[in-house]
Amino acid sequence: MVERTRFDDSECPVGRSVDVIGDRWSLLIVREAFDGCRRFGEFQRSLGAAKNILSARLRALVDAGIFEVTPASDGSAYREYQLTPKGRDLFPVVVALRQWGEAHFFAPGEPRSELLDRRDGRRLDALRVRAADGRPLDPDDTVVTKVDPARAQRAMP
Amino acid sequence: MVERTRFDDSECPVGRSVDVIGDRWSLLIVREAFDGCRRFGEFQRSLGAAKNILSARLRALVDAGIFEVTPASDGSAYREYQLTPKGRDLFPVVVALRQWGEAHFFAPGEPRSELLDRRDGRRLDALRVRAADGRPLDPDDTVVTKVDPARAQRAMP
DNA sequence: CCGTATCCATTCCGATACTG
DNA sequence: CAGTATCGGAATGGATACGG
Repeated sequence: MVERTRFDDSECPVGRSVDVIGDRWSLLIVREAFDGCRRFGEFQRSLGAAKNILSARLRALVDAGIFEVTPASDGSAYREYQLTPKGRDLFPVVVALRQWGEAHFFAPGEPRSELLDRRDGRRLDALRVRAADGRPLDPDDTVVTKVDPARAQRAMP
Repeated sequence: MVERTRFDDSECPVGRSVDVIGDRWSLLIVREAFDGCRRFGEFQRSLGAAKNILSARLRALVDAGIFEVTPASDGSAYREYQLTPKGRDLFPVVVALRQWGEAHFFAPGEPRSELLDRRDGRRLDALRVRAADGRPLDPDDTVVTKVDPARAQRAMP
């Protein structure tokens, strides 16, 4: 029996993150939640996903602590799926993906959905990685610390 | 024949992004590249991935314009895989994932790899989503524009 | 050392039918 | 409406063998 590689014990935080949300649906579901989706049917309609896979993904996201199920809200006997603080902390991830997609997968005038500041209606500024003092950072300015090999159990991921 | 749902014509930039890098390996490969990996063997050793899958993923990433193959660099007859500008633009995505993972998958003292500012050795500040004027933004402050339904061909993703 | 090819297991995904 | 159950097909991932 060959088991799939897991990254949930990786010493790299990116690995542990990818282990949970590294698939085609999770981040789209989270995006819908940021956009106000709460009910199963809302997710299903707006995503166009099959019910079984939506069901499975939602369960996985709940297990991962990204969503929580609240018994009801309007009185109907059904559940609602609500982002936890951990799930809400995915906001920068989703925004970063959005901006990357905007920059590289759309022709200049091509219609697209956009993220606006609710308070003044302006488009979101480019998300920049910043150093502690606020300076913008790029990959060349950064270095990844390696964990003490004696304590690390496995390779990088 | 049942075909897998594609998001590459979605009107949402997040969908198009996920369509390309929404899997378990792509972003880890990109992360290694930010960390200096260039050669097939380097990726393979540090990721611990099987060669065939690394090969397939690298090819897909090259096809997507995220990596480019440069014929050589040190004289050996082999290729090197280098991030294109489009690939380098994934830096905020990787950093956002890293910070999310740090915040939610590590115990306080648990050893982990970290991203440091090469110039002064300080840890990276928290990545924040900012409005055009620099104010931090959170999900509650944002709203997603819907594309004109007449022009949109499909549902949200 | 750098990959590609093959083979197989597992997982993911989609359509549909079904229950409450 | 809100899911679960089942099924088949596709994609992914892993081990290994092989050629440049």
